[in-house]
Amino acid sequence: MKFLLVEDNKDLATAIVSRMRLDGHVIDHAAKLDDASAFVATGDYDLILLDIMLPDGDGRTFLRQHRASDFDTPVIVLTARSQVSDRIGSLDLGADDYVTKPFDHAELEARCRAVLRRKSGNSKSIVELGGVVFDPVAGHFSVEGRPVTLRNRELRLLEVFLNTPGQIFSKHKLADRLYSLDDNVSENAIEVYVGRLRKHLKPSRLRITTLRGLGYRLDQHD
Amino acid sequence: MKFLLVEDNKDLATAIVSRMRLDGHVIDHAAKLDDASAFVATGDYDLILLDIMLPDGDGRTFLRQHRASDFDTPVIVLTARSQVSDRIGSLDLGADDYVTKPFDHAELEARCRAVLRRKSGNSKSIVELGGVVFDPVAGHFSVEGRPVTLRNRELRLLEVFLNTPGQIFSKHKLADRLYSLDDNVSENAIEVYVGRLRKHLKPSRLRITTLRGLGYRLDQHD
DNA sequence: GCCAACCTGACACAAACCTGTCAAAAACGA
DNA sequence: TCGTTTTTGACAGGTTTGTGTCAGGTTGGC
Repeated sequence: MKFLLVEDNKDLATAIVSRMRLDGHVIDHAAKLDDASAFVATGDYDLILLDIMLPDGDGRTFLRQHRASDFDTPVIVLTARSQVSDRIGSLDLGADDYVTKPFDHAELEARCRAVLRRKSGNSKSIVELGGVVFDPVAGHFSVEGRPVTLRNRELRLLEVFLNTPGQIFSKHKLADRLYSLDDNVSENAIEVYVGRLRKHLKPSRLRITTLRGLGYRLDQHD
Repeated sequence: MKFLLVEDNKDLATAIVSRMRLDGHVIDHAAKLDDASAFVATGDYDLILLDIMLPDGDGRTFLRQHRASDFDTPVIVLTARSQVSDRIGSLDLGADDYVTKPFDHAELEARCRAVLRRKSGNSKSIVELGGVVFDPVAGHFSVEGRPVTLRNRELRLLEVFLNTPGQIFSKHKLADRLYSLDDNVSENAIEVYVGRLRKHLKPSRLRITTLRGLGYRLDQHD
């Protein structure tokens, strides 16, 4: 999962970033709205954590523009204000949830999970497909009933594929989702991980098809 | 919009029901879990408002069963408890949101709107024409039900034609769409690809007509 | 009948992809 | 803290295959 944090408070930002990294997520950090817009334009985020009060404007302006341009990336608003009216304002502007500061990190995580689960359509988190059972929350993965331990990156790659099976993902897109902007990996890294994941998926009925020049696709084979 | 309210507190229930009716929604009311299950089985709801503490059991049990049986009706949990752990529990069980009592009615409405807005955001772009089904996202292409694997360039060419069928595309225009400025290909390359695509389209009712000196056009032939 | 425009099978080549190996980095354990 | 184990991604060499050009054939307009 790849997040974008828009927050100007340096200390809070680094705290959230390190916690999210610990959970195995990729997270980029923007300190102001200008940067945030640039990040959103280039990266492909699963979730945006948005502070309302920022040095160069109100986060809600950003939120309105974001929705107006038809992005459906979920947004969780981080707000210090506690007035009900402000909260409603954010929700009506298209926020998917809000958290009032100061907040418990466990709660932020839970809300992230909940929002993400919603977005992926069905609200149950365990995915089952073609002889493969995958529990992204626990990080468990089993093929034909036999549990397999995947490494972090392999797991995340699988997660991307399982979220929308049948879709083509270009290597660039996969890199976007697996890595944050500042680590620039070669496209070969993706090839390597596709190869590794393929080995794990061998006994199952899932396979990753290569579409030359287009990318990769997860399909279910007979 | 049709809602179901599961709530045992009579006063609160009637308050919510009347407010929702005022907003123009249809809302049914169940006072216990047994009734709720019956309502869900028969009616077709857009949203469920679920109290956690009910006379005949915990609302979360209902929620778990609801999700297990693959219903994707969004659920907003109404809870009197404010402990972080309880809230997390509900979200992880598949609730789409929660509201802690006592709550402002405006806030409940805002959350309903937010949840419903999320659900209705799907857009598919599959094109179907003359016995040909084309899914650009999955890269699937089938003629008369039979799947055909197209190569990168063939796919892109087809995409151009299908976007505006019936229109004439000059070879120059097609080259513009398929190639970047700095690779300068001969016009013959286009002819080659039109030929290749024609082979694939043979069993369908689509054909690419040549218009000498003008270009090509995709049309449907009885 | 002639010329230009178009079609097409074959082919060479480069781009795209795969994979084993390895050093560096990160996570882990004591 | 330091040493050990695991994970990670770059690299290089090998393999595959999509691609555009070419050459020769076909078609159509005048």
